[in-house]
Amino acid sequence: MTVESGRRERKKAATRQKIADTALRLFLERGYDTVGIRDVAAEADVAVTTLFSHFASKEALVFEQDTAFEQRLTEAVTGRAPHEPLLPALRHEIHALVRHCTADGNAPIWDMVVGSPALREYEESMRLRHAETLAAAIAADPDLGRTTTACRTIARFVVDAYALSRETPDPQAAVDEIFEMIEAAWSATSP
Amino acid sequence: MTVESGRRERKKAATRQKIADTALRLFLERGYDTVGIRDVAAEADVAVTTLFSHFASKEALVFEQDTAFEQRLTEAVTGRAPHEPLLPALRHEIHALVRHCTADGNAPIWDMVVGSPALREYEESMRLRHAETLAAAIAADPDLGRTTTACRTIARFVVDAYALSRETPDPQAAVDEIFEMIEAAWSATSP
DNA sequence: TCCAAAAAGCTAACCGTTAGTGTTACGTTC
DNA sequence: GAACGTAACACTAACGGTTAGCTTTTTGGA
Repeated sequence: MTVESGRRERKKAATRQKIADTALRLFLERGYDTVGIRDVAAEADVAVTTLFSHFASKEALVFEQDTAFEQRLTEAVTGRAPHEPLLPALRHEIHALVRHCTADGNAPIWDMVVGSPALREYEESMRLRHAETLAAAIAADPDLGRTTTACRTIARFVVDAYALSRETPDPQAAVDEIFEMIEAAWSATSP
Repeated sequence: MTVESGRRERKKAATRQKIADTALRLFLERGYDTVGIRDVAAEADVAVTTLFSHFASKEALVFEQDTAFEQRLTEAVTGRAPHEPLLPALRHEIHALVRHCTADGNAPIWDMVVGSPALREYEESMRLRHAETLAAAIAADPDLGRTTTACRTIARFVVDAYALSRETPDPQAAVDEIFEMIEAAWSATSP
């Protein structure tokens, strides 16, 4: 059975991190399209197959926080106080996520994503996955009592809010504007 | 200048159609992933480069109606009677599109799309393009007087309705349920 | 110390896609 | 109607992401 006593896991995590760091550095230095998988592997001093055993695709190298992002969304739903309403909690979380993405330090990464069709497409389908897990979290809350369709719809609207607001000149204001619409949509489904 | 008096255009269109037909037939017969681009080109008796001069990618072979779909959405907005409200027109159009996609004859194609991650991803980003053109059409209507963000948001919600409802057991009912939510969201933005 | 399994490596290929370079068929113009 | 420009198509060869198959190294536990 074994508890995987540490070293192995740590080494694996270190390899993964080294690959991700190297990739991001090279992408930012020379451009996403210019840098090949073989370049990243060579610079990180691993085999190409090793790289692909840690990351499912070239695009996945850029979106390392994927699962962290997903968790934050679901925890905003599952981790709220009893009887705390759903949408303000989600609005607060989306505000935080948008702030994080538009922070000065992350601007170059975001520019890179916008500049590459492959990365944009990848992020789009990432968001749909997130919407589905968010929908599951909402549907699991017994206090809400909405239909499956309503839950999935609201979840999509919420990730739409994230995507759309980031593209506006004033992202924080856009989050609020869109959430006014989402609140109305949610109210229209109250049982 | 030139009116491209016919034969050349007809031959080009015929080639394009032959490629599309061959591709769809092979995909349905043997499976999308199993059939390679070289197979399609050989069976349609054209060079691989010719195939790619007619279609931008392998996935595009499946979504031939792409632009037709886009036009129907925008025409639902621009072609409505004066003072006819926006959302009922859109709801009607989405109903028609969903009915078309879930028709018996098209079921195998839809199954193929659902079964292939590449095709799903392609369709997702197609929908985002459609949402953007729909948003532009909505924003261009002087009677509505909404913000850019509100227009883009509603456009996304509408294409979401299309995508979500197709996955439910009763698509037509789902369209109505989701549009109740969208109507509420839209009303919340009235100036 | 030795074993089983995980992790990493290497080679070679597959497949979608594109660049480079002709060649043919068509429409226009003189 | 002959010559010219160009759009459509073909052919070869490659590039880049990705995977399969197999070997080697590392690691944890017996």
